[in-house]
Amino acid sequence: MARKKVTLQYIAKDSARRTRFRNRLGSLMKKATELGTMCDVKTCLVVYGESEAEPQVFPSHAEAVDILNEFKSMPELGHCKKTLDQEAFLTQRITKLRDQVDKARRECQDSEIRYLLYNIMHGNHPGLVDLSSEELARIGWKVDELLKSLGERMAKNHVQAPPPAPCVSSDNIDMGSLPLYLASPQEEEGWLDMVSSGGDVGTQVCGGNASHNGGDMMLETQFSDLGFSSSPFPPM
Amino acid sequence: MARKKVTLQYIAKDSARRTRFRNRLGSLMKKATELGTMCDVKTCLVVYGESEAEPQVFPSHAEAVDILNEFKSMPELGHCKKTLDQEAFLTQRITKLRDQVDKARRECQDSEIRYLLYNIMHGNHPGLVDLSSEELARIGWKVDELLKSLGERMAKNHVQAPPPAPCVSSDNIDMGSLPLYLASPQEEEGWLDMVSSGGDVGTQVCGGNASHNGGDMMLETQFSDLGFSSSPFPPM
DNA sequence: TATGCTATTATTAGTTA
DNA sequence: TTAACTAATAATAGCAT
Repeated sequence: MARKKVTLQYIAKDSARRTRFRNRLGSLMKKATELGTMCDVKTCLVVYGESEAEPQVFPSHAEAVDILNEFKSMPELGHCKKTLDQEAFLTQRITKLRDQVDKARRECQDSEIRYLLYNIMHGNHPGLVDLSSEELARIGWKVDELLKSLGERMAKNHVQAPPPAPCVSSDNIDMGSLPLYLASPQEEEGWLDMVSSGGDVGTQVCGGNASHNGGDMMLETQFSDLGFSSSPFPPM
Repeated sequence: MARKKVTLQYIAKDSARRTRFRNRLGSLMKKATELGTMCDVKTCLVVYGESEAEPQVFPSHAEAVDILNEFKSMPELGHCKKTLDQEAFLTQRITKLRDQVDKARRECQDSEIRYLLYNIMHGNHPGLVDLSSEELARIGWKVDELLKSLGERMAKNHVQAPPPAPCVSSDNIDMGSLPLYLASPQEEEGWLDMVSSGGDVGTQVCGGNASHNGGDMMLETQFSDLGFSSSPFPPM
């Protein structure tokens, strides 16, 4: 793809092969992420070989196990599964337990972000200086995503922006239960629905890649003060 | 990535989302294939969502199950597996059986190509007119790959080319057991080793994507008569 | 809806540091 | 070895049909 049209074949040279493996694996994961984001699908990638003992797994080992368990229980494998009732019974139990663990873990991560947002809103991180770059990136990405969705939906539906919200003072961080500003009666969907449903995805609201399930909408004015109002964070 | 820099987010419009899903899934699979070919790694991709009942699986359902079983039996899940001895025992048996089936299937495919090569060498397909384009492509790709590897290794080691081989007359198609032409004593690897090991991959010779496990080396002069001597077949 | 086109962007092979 | 650069190829977003 560059400097020369490459002949798609095994790369004998050790260093060159490893270099390309790393580069292309990274690109592949990036593409998988993009597909997941744009189409709200769960994507799992397992690559191994390249003289590594453990396989490269995407998006993460736990999530991959999660997705693959779901895949494994697909009916298409029925002709094999019929003779494996015992194993199916056992794996099913494991699958459900793993699902629970994974779900809890994801909720925990989300809570972390919400907690940080809550603290920032109360000025506990003035200038955001005591946050790690990773935390900043995650927060910024989330907020940016919310703002973009909001702006687009506003333009699409010609809805006026909500008035500047008062600073949230409750100790309850559950922003999903915050009041519904300016949900105009002639609209089928309210502000929160817009974010939580991610457009017209359907019913799968709590899926792995769906990052549209937050409900922290009135942060715009808060964050414009902090320099978040436009797009300071890259989409990736 | 074209006409406009895209904002990496969920695509609300139904038709556009599906279109991009198809396109990008195809690209993703192509990239996965390329990675597998160039680095001799097994790659598995599972994507689902996009309102389809069944997930998109790559490279194929059977191969994916195969790869994922191997993945599932990785030691990293050990802390969960310790309490699951029964299930582990059962799945291990299944995994091994599936491995055997898969290995047999792969060997079968390889035998098909060898058989075709054998017939071509004996003039049973004059002009190659009665072969399907897919068969031609697979044969040509394999031969081309062998010739390229040979040429590179010759240049690298300054080894003289083997003399024109006599036409193979044996009924045995097992080209892996053909005589070793010009394996110079001062080299650690012989001609066959070069092809069967795919360079310096290590021990995993019979891997899924490794197409370097043939041993049909002296075909160069045979195929130069048939017009295969340079690169008539595209790498893909 | 699907297919084809193409202006752009994205990826990357080979190279240099 | 790993990182940065860059020329060139590959992927693709938005349209047209």
